Amino acid sequence: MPPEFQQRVIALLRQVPPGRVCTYGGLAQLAGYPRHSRHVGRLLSHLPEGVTVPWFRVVGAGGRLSRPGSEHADWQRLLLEEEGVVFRANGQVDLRQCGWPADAA
DNA sequence: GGAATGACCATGG
DNA sequence: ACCATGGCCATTC
Repeated sequence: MPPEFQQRVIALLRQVPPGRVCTYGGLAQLAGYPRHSRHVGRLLSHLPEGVTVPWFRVVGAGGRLSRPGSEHADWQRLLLEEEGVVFRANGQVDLRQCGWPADAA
């Protein structure tokens, strides 16, 4: 992967306003690397030290949380709710309302 | 070089 | 709606 990829993703992530979330695939696509959703996930899981990014604003397709049950999922949900992200009854994010970019759904 | 892995996604049963 | 399968692409063993 070109180092560009990571920078792009991180840059995009920093541009996501509070109260909004984006998807792995969407993020990858915006970064200019469609079908690299897994790499976004991998990148976030191995975040370099020193870089502070709102990783919790990234969710799976359809607003699903990745790896539910794990610590980071709970933590993520709390953080998002605190920012005003609306969770549906099933525990998924309402992308139509909180998705970013607005048309990502 | 080949097999296994991953904070994924879409489709089919 | 849930589970299983296939596809995806780079990294790691």
